[in-house]
Amino acid sequence: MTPIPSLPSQYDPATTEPRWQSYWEVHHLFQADPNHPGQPYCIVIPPPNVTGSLHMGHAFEHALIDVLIRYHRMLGRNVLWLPGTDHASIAVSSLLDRELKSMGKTRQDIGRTEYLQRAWQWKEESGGTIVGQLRRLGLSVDWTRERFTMDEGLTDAVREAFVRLYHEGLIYRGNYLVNWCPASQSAVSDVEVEMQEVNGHLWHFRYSLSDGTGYLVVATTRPETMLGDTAVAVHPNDSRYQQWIGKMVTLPIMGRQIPIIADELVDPEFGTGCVKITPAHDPNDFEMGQRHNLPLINIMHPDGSLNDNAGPFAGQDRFIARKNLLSQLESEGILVKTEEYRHVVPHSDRGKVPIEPLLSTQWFVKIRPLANRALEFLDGQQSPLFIPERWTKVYRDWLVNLRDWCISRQLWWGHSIPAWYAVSETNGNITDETPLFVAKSETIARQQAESQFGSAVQLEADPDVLDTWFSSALWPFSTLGWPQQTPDLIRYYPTATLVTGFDIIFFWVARMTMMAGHFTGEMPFHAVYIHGLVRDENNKKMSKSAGNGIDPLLLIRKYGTDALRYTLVKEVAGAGQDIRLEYNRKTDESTSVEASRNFANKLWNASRFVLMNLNDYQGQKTKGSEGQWIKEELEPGDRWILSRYFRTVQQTRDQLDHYGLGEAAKGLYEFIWGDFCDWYIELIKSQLQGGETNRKPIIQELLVYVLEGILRLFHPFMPHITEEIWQTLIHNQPLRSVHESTVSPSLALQTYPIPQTQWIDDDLEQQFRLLFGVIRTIRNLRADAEIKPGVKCTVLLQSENRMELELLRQCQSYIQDLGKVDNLTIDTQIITPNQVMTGIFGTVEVRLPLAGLVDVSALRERLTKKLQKIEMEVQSLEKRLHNPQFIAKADPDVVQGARTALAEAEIQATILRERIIQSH
RNA sequence: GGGCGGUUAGCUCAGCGGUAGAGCGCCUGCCUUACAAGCAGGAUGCCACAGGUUCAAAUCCUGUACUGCCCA
Repeated sequence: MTPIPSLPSQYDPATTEPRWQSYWEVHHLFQADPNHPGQPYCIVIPPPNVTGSLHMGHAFEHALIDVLIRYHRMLGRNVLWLPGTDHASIAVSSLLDRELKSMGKTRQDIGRTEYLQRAWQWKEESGGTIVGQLRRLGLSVDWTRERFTMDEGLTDAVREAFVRLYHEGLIYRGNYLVNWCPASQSAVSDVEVEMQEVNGHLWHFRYSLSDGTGYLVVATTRPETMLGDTAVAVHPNDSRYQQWIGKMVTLPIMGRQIPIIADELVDPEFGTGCVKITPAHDPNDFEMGQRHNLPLINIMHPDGSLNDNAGPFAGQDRFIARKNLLSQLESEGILVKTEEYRHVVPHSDRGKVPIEPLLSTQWFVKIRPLANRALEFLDGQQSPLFIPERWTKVYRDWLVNLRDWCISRQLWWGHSIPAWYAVSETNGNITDETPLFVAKSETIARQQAESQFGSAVQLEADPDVLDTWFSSALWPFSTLGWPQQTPDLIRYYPTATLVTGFDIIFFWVARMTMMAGHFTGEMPFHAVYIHGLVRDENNKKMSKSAGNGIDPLLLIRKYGTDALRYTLVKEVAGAGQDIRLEYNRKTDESTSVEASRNFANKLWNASRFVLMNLNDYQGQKTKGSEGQWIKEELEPGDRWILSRYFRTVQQTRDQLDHYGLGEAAKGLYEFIWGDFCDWYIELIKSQLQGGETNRKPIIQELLVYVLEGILRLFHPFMPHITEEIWQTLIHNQPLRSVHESTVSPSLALQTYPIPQTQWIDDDLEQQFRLLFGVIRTIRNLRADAEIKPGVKCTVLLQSENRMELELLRQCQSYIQDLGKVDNLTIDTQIITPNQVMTGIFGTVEVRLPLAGLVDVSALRERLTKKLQKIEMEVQSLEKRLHNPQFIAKADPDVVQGARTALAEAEIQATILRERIIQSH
């Protein structure tokens, strides 16, 4: 027999955790095998941005996923957790552009080739950072399957998807008004636009009628766009302007003649009820322009400066032009009024500058057919299933109101758009008229072009890249090998659950379901588990720009990965709710993470206790497989801990099956600390150490059994410490022979505990609540009597209830040990001296005869206070029971419960009154 | 403007029809050979407000206030 290893009294996560992390990875314990049996359970990681570093949101999300993954692996499912990163086109681009700018260069200066070299270099360095940080979380991911959105396979998937959608008419190229981000100088999609309320102005301009019969006044928040006005509009029913409709006005400065049109879209309440129309620079105006056949005059360059169509203001930045224009209009008397005005301005999500609606030729996904398909799955098969359910509505509303998705970006880092233009047909330029060929490679495109135009055709590749989210939309199946029918794709797709934040339902979830519905004919996951955001100690959303992020690695170093993960998971109880992480920025301390660290240490020490008491352990005493205890060999305390244990097993499984991760985490805390440590270990201590009974082997067996079960139950929540203890436990020889399955190399591959419901005993647990209450009452009296902890005392327990007495007699030794009682009497009637302290629990009267002097008045006060409380309870119960309505309508169990409670309260009151009198 | 959350002990949060709970903090006593990162005991709440439903409301309904988020 190997000697029991001695363990330090404080658990040290810093040395333990990395050891198991590398053990798991080196031995490929989490490498999935599609040929293995078991129902598949696959989760694809929401890929972190390759340039980023680990933040609390990642730690939170990954902790949740790892709980689900480890749980299902232990259930025997064929589990795959697939990791990876995404290329974050805009983020990397703006980073590189900034770097170049600091060197006084632009990306055009260094050229596409060198630019992409730098980008890849950045990806290698920074991508390594986040992947290394992920490893520090101890996630049970399959690192052999790590993917990157721009790796070869995923690039192929992107091209395949693009080409197919194009040929199916679901991707088109066209000249439309798009959201232009002047900072990144690229188009962005609708979801990348963020509305911000700003303090602005409403400027009123006088536009003169061309026939000289007067003028009208228009109001605008964006005066510079007037240079591109092609109409003035009023509401068709607006009585003020009926006579003007159809006339012409002269556009100031530009001198252009523009019509006055009537359109329902005009809000008569806004400004003067008369608005200027700039179809090339405003989405509403664009719509009206289409209806009324207005010309589109684009006055802006991509960088936000005005172009030649802006007349005298050409070349000026949009905000400088605004200022100059206003002063000119003022001097000419055209500006008639300036009001303070609070309004919303679209801003670029990334660039943080106002978005410019700009007329531009871009690529779009025709979204309606794709969205409709996803809606069919949602309405027909309730797929995917959202947890919590309320997010379904958010998801559906979004799909219903979707507009076409602009997918081209005027950037270099990303998937290039697989389109080639026959520029030789349009004088060497790419125009909206240039014939184009969409194909997976230039070779194929060339073949198509040559068959159409002959071998002299000159091709030029589309200069733009795709929205990063286009590749992310394919993630759940592209990472598994699509478009190839790989064994992984066949085995693991559709995936089980997607775990993600609500902020990303539009960006990602909906786009994945749309693409998956189209390309795979299935929803990419059965369920979407939506979690909240991690907020800082001031309830503010953590963000890089606000600088209020809390570095998870800092907390990991201080308290351990397990402690941080456990804190985050147990906080998630109200699923989908934001969680607030308590944190002191001055000391980098978090009392909530510290509490979890303390809990880990508690488990550590309970395990030490068990191990320290196994020195003469002979191995299995009770015969048969696990849980086959012989009832007669067990004492009530043993049966109680088994009941509590199996109930916990049942509840934990039940909660985990329904995404109740927080509840499961908290339930285990209560069982491990409250039941196992505080009560069971204390109950059996004297039997273990006294040596006068022959029960030691059974108790050892039970301790090992329950502890080993605890480690398996708790492993998904604190994987490192449980693995550490478990390995220590099983490397103790006799245990190896007991637990057949322990030949397995890791706790992570063990079976999750199975509840043995025959041991779950409601009555027994109820009885133990009474026992513990009595013990607490004794301790309470001892404290009041100021009896030193080392001193034993005499206790008399009196009750009229024979069942209760029987239990108390059976548990005499427990009461003596835990109440530190040397002289215990239990009976229906006990004659006692007057000098006694009294406490009540249930209908058990606890008396503690006084040896020395005690503050009698304080005692009397305490009893009186308690009596008052009980009398109030009696009153309220009587009131209820005297109400015929209550008797008639309430649930019979409730009525019976009230009667019992009243009887008990009356007994308590009687005893208390007696004692109060005696104490005089 | 529309929608969705939240408001419970000093702090962070559970509870969601039967008369209030946990952790941390606080107070008291203990280094009791698993653990002071601990043990034992204790104090602390008009459950935001106002109506309603019900025998019974922190819990269900309606409204109000404050607060956060999403969409326009």
